[in-house]
Amino acid sequence: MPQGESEREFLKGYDPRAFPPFAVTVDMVVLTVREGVLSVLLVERETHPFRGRLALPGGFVQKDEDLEAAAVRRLEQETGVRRDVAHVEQLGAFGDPRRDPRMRVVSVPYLVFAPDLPAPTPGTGASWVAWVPVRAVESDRLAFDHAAVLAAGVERARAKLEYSPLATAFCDEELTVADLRRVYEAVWGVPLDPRNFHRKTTGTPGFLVPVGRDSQPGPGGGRPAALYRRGDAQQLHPAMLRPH
Amino acid sequence: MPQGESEREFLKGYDPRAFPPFAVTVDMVVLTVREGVLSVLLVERETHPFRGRLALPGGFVQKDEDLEAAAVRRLEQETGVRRDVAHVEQLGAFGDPRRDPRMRVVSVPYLVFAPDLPAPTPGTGASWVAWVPVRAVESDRLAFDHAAVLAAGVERARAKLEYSPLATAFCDEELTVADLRRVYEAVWGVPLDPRNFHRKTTGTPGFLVPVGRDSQPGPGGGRPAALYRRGDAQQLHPAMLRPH
DNA sequence: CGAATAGTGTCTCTCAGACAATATTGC
DNA sequence: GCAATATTGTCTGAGAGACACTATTCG
Repeated sequence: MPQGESEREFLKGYDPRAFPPFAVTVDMVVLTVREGVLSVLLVERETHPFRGRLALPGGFVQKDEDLEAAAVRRLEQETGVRRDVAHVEQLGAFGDPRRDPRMRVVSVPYLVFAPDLPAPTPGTGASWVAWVPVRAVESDRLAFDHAAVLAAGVERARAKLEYSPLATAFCDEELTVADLRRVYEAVWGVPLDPRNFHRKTTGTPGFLVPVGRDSQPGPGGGRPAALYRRGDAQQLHPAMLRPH
Repeated sequence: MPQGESEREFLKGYDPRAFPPFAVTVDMVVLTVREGVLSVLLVERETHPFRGRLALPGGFVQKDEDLEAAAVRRLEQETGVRRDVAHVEQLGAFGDPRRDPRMRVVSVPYLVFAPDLPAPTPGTGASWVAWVPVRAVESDRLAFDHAAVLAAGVERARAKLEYSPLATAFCDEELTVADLRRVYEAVWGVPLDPRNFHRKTTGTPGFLVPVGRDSQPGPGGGRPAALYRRGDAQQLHPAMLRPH
């Protein structure tokens, strides 16, 4: 190929009209189950735009930073949730031209399943951070398009619990069948039969591995429950289907 | 709030270090089933980078253009596939810092299910466009990270066919049960029992609606098949599960 | 002992997979 | 008739939901 043509073609790639400038942010939908209630981590914005409004934690992706690395960095910095105790997956891309009043921004939200952790401490860019029950979130008051992002995250979480063993990501390393059942009940918002749930979860290969010890009974008594760890299955066969 | 503080906070939002410049592209994983083979639409790039290499069709998102609108525009311009005959859904975001040698680019790929259409005509930015059987794609030779994007699209398609009625998006408006079965067989890559398949698809509410007419038998004879249209179900109950 | 929670067993119904049998076409 | 395709029916086994019953703790 002649050098001139190659160079011309290459420069053609740099036509500034072809590369409208965008900013890229990551936002996190961090979900947990606290006291039987599905909750999401929200921050209060301390800068414009939407100063003082509740929002999902997040921020701008840096020049040479991988998207997921940016999400994990923000997660640890801004909320104190450590990556190794949580499940992190990409939720998609939100890029409506008017979603940020400053400029054109595409947000790549990440969905995080975290065990019940101590209240996080506010970090950079947020003056306040807390777990808020998902059902108590006032969607109209969230910054940007975060109501839609949150809704997508919750729906993804509900679907994921059917076909993947990720419900265990909401629990501590050692868990009981009842712990797991409370996760399903909180995320799906429906009561489940403890007996059928026990049979299904312990009967699905690779879901739960018995530790060989029992948990301490709660106050008021009750038989101690066997402790389990996560198995190595990536998919559940058979699946845990939502009642329809 | 005092004007000065508000303005300072607002300007703070414009700190150039906080907004590293990105370009955003959309790429399309356009799938169809031709002669019983799952195929993807590929173009030959006529500009740098990766000039002469095969790639997914796509391009830069314009300043005030919605992501999905950009994808649909490119789809129609570059490949001749019309939006109203296809299913379009977002596939995620790919943003590795080194995925484009020119600059930092985040790509938002869209997955498209199209019926078997006449060979498309090359459009802007491509000197060649064709349907390529997915199994014949040489992954190493695709531009950018399009091998990973294609793999994600194919896997998403396989999963979608289980729980959604979208297999019909690969067929014409009027279809037979055998048409639909050939879609499942091509996408999943496994043969299915025609008798059980017939019972399941016609028995799942909202999947197929009988038209009341029969199709013409193919060459070599055979009983004419009843014609159906898509039903209005959004999810399949019960699902069409892949053999495992 | 009674209340509470954990775990097992049993029954019924749906559905998936295997495959026999029948129906309707072209040749 | 014969090959090819469509459609219905029948059987078996897995699994889901309902729920009786047993097991083990606290008070």
